[in-house]
Amino acid sequence: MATGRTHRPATRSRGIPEATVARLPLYLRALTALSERSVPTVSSEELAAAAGVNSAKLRKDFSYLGSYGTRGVGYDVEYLVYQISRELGLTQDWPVVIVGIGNLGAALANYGGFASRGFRVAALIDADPGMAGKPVAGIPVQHTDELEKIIQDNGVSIGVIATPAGAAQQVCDRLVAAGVTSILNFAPTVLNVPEGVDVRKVDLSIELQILAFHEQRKAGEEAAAEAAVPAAARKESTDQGPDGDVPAVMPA
Amino acid sequence: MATGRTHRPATRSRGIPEATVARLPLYLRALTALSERSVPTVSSEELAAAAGVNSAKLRKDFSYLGSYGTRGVGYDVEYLVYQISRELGLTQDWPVVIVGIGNLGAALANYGGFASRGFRVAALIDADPGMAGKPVAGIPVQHTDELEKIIQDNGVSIGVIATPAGAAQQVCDRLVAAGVTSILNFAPTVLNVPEGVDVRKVDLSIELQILAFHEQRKAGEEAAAEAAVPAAARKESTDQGPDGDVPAVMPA
DNA sequence: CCATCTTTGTGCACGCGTTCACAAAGACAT
DNA sequence: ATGTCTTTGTGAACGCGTGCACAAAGATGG
Ligand SMILES: NC(=O)c1ccc[n+]([C@@H]2O[C@H](COP(=O)([O-])OP(=O)(O)OC[C@H]3O[C@@H](n4cnc5c(N)ncnc54)[C@H](O)[C@@H]3O)[C@@H](O)[C@H]2O)c1
Ligand SMILES: NC(=O)c1ccc[n+]([C@@H]2O[C@H](COP(=O)([O-])OP(=O)(O)OC[C@H]3O[C@@H](n4cnc5c(N)ncnc54)[C@H](O)[C@@H]3O)[C@@H](O)[C@H]2O)c1
Repeated sequence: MATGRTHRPATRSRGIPEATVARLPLYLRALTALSERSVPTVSSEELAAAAGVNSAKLRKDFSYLGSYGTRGVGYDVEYLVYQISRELGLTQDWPVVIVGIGNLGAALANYGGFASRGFRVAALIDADPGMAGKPVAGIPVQHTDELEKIIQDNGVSIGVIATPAGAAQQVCDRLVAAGVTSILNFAPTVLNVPEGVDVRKVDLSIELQILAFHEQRKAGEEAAAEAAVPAAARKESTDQGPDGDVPAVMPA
Repeated sequence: MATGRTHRPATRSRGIPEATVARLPLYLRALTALSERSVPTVSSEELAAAAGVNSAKLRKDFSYLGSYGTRGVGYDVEYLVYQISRELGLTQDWPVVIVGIGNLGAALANYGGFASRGFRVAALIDADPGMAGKPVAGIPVQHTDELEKIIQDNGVSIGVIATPAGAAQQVCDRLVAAGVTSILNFAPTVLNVPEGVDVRKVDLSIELQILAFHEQRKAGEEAAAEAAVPAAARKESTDQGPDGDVPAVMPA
């Protein structure tokens, strides 16, 4: 980024810590499930278990929203669903465009999870002229030429990028220029955006690599600790112990 | 060197901080691009810009791997690609199974990014008997009944879950019981796993909700700051200013 | 109205991650 | 060799997030 001295303390997140914001959808999901089972109230302990977090953390998270619980009883499920929904901005409708209707884009378009919570697929956009007009998930694909018009006509502020990596930055620039201020990026690229635009990325490849790291570590420790009972002999190759600091040959 | 000291804190992640591990794939991707352009060396500043991070952070990250740079020059691209690949465990082959070959599962199976880095789709598994044998992305889908056998025969330790949420925990349990110790979960559910099993989740819905939160905040601040030039009048309903603390009516 | 019991809300301490800033290392020219 | 210039590697400070532990709040029963 290297923009000049923004002299404020980072992002200024309306008082609610970013880590908390990231967990609110998790709580909301658990609460919605309880709501559907007509459970009237829930304790921090129970809800925390359902959401897979620490109960103290959950209580602290909720404390940022206000004092919505009742001591000795717990939290009113319906009320909390409403409060979190409102806090997350889910009480309003968010039109979303998906750009790049290939394998992934089509899967996203077909995904039912969108409509369930305030999000509505306003348009599907692709650069392939052959796709124009073809319906995917009941919505006709539109050509990239109309991107700007679509954004403006529908008041779209959230865009999803599912194009190949090479096209992502260009698509991103156009989205931002047209008025989009939040982007969910599935392409494996770093997107450069002006200040005020939020980008979140979903990167399958990175997730797998992180898993591989831990997997390798587990295998290494296992081999180092118990030099017996090798459940199923695999991973051979170099295999030079857990701390492979042998510097090989530094190519100067 | 860093082998001694058994009174280490908590989980002991092989010395490399988790946050660093999560960035290594990012660096690797940038380095691979440089490598393909035959760039011999790169400075921390350049590489950091390409990866979208702070240069000091990048140097510190690399310092956990060892002293692979040359002062006054930078880092040798090829060497660093190798070192990071090795650290992430990408020098070996990781067979992966995908369970749940619906919209998303099929897209994942077709994704080329798997094979590019050590990951290989060993099998596609689905519960629908009608899909058994049908090829997706050139690989015949196999029935869930064979899950255990597939895992064992191929020595699979990484599994991807792309089933509906309701089936995810059950599938997870079977994968774990069969020997899988790393899971990438696309279903919107919290997975319970025994210790030693890593789970990472990719949750589109959560990402969108986080974006919506910030989007709403931006709209709120904008409306509060400049009470003029309302780009496109939307968001009506209650619309009670940025800090909606009006407690409505607490349903007791 | 009082006692007891449950559960929230939060003060506090601690550890992790980020960033600054700079000494040291080495390349390169003279 | 010696000096200059570039860039690394890291000490140190700081801020954020987490989790413990407990006082206060309020429900519930007698
Ligand atoms: N498929 C997956 O499971 C998966 C997983 C992780 C990441 N990704 C990433 O998601 C992206 C899409 O993956 P995919 O498998 O759907 O690829 P794909 O090739 O099937 O689809 C890409 C689509 O984008 C369109 N497109 C290309 N340039 C465009 C442009 N400038 N504007 C608009 N549309 C454009 C193409 O016409 C095509 O329909 C890729 O970047 C991929 O790396 C995919
Ligand atoms: N499609 C998306 O873009 C998207 C995005 C985010 C999350 N998700 C999540 O990913 C999951 C899959 O989404 P989808 O759109 O592909 O759904 P889908 O209904 O198209 O596919 C689900 C597949 O799983 C199979 N299945 C069901 N139970 C199974 C079991 N016990 N064992 C093995 N296979 C089983 C079904 O036969 C089906 O083929 C869902 O949980 C969804 O919420 C999807």
